[in-house]
Amino acid sequence: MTDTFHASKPIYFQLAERIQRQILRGELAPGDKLPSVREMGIQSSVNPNTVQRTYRELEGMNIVETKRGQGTFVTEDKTVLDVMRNSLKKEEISRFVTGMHQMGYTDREIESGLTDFLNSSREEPKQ
Amino acid sequence: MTDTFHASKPIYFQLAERIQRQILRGELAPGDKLPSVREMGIQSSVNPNTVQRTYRELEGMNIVETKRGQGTFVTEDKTVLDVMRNSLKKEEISRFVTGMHQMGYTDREIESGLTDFLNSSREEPKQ
Amino acid sequence: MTDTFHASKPIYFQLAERIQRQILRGELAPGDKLPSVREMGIQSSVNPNTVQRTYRELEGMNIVETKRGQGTFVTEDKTVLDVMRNSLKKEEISRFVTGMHQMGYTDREIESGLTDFLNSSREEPKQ
Amino acid sequence: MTDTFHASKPIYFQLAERIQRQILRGELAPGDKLPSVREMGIQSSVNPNTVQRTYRELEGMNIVETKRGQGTFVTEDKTVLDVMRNSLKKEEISRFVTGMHQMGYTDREIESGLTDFLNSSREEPKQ
DNA sequence: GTGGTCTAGACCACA
DNA sequence: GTGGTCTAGACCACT
Repeated sequence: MTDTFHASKPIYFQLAERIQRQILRGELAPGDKLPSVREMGIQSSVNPNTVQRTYRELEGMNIVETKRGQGTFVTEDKTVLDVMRNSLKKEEISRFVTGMHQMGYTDREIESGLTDFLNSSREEPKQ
Repeated sequence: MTDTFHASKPIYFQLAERIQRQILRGELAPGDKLPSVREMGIQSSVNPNTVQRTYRELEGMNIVETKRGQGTFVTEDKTVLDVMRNSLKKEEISRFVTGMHQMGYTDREIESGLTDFLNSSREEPKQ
Repeated sequence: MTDTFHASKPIYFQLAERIQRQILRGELAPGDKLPSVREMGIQSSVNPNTVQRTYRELEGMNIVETKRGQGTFVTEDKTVLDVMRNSLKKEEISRFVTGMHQMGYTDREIESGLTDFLNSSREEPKQ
Repeated sequence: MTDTFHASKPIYFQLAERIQRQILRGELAPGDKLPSVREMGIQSSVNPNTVQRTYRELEGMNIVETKRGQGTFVTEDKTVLDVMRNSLKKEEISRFVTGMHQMGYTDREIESGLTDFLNSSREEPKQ
């Protein structure tokens, strides 16, 4: 279990990111029920209110639908999931590029470095 | 200060990475003296023995040189620094790509995503 | 002071509606600072957390901007305010029509009744 | 049950309005017997004297008739009911328009808004 | 059971 | 001072 949180960003935000990743990886499929706020609270050792805040945020992004008295479910709207997939991709890339810039790498170095890496890993697919 | 360490990898390894980054960023220039093991131990709230181990690793990579009785210094050998620069780049890229793969992104998505990102950030460099 | 809340809808929601109305009426102009969450909490005899929830909702609608350490301010974006003006108008009309339907009035009765009322009040503008 | 009263207007008045609405909606048909003052007092958790006052007002408007020893009945006079229907309509409209004016909407906005709303709800009657 | 709201009170970051 | 987060615990509405 990866149930630790960084101190920098709010827990509800990190929890939301984590759930988005689970959906992208297919660990949570469209229509799946998320753990109840109380259960997730225990799993993540976080207050149920914080979990609820997370679910509310995800609902605001239309990534999740909540049905009163039933639970919270991953949306079945493929469009929304596609949008999420793309925005998360952009976020990750932005984070990566920012880090590389901080270490002094130029755009050209990053781009050629990535191309080289992908090519070489394609030639020797195993390890 | 970024003085926290992840639990996954050994501290000495993370410390070494951090110092390499400082060199890449220019915060530590070739010929600069590193803090003493004791001082670095305090700064990073880490055991001096761990710092010692870090310096030893860096010396093995020819990134730093230890002069008995004087301290530890960043190498002035540009070749070594260049090698380090490239191997660290590759490491970072590898880490990034692995993460993206875990989230289900394909090589093509990563490559085009990066290209798009760099292009768009070039058009609107600030804000 | 109209500081009472109905039991049917959540307080944070009613508070948000009230603030929107104040903006529409011009009691709160674009750029104006809202009372701090604590002060508003006292004014409305509501918990500061509830006020914050209200402000967060309003921010989500781009009706309000919050500046950390400074306060919460009515947006100066006229477009957003216009959108709000229109959506609130539609809401009010919907509420009115629903009520009239419940009392058995037909669309035609409502429409002609309104026209008649407006015409007669135009002829005798006072009282 | 909608058995709450606002603080602004007298309870007997609000009770009278509520009964008028019930008649308009057909929940109370011409000739129907109203609950006894005692019973209505319990139903609405209001003092029987207040109910008495309500019935007296309604009788003054010829909306109900009291038959000694039998009870209070909705009038069968269609004309009176029609008048009531119209005056209540006007009241509701007046209340609505006043509210809209307070929020800064012009007569034109109200009128066109209503027309638009009715048209759009006619096209998509459900949902 | 489920989620939703609200309170009270604590601690943090920003300015 | 400001808003933002988090917790603990209570009560509600829906099923």
